[in-house]
Amino acid sequence: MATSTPTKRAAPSSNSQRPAKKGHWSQGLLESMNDPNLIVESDERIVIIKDKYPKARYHFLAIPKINVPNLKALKREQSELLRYMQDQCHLLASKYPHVEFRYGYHAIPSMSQLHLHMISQDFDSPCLKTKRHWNSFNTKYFLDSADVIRCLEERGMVVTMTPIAGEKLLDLPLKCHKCIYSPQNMPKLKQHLYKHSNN
DNA sequence: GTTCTAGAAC
DNA sequence: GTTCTAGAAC
Repeated sequence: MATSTPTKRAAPSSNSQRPAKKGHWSQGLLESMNDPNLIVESDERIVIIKDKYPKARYHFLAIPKINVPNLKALKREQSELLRYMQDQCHLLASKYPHVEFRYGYHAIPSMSQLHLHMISQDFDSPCLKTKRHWNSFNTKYFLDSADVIRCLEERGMVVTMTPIAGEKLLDLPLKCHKCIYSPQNMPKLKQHLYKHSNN
């Protein structure tokens, strides 16, 4: 009995040994930084790319070209770099005069290399699927760029939170960012968001 | 970070 | 029975 092969996850094409760290998913930004299809703006200091899985109609990432793994790695003198990233995002936003954006960092990012999110507040996207997605942009897990810069300048380092505290924020009940509605699940939230949209 | 899907929730 | 989410992925 049980000799047939039940439908299971397809085995990886190459097995036994995990890929080298270079190809690990957490290093994906370093590849996206050099992907001409994703690059929107680029100069000697930073690159701005389209998020590969946008969580709103407009979702960009500003990334420094020098290696900065995360917020913790930042030194006081690099607040100027953060300002530059923010300024360049504001400049890009001026191309979309009727679009509302927020600018900020995830407290505990999954991907290596510092990246500033610039995301439109419609949150209208098929890639927005989970409570984690929502809460990562709509709780204190999303650290406002201006606050991060101020912290770095005043305290000489960026104070974030523990991974445990981050997980708690990601697990909070869903709540609309524009009104008091607390939907029971993601499909209801996504349907509700159309009420705040202009078209 | 995403994909996939078992089993919870409805 | 269908919808939805949470957790594994070697």
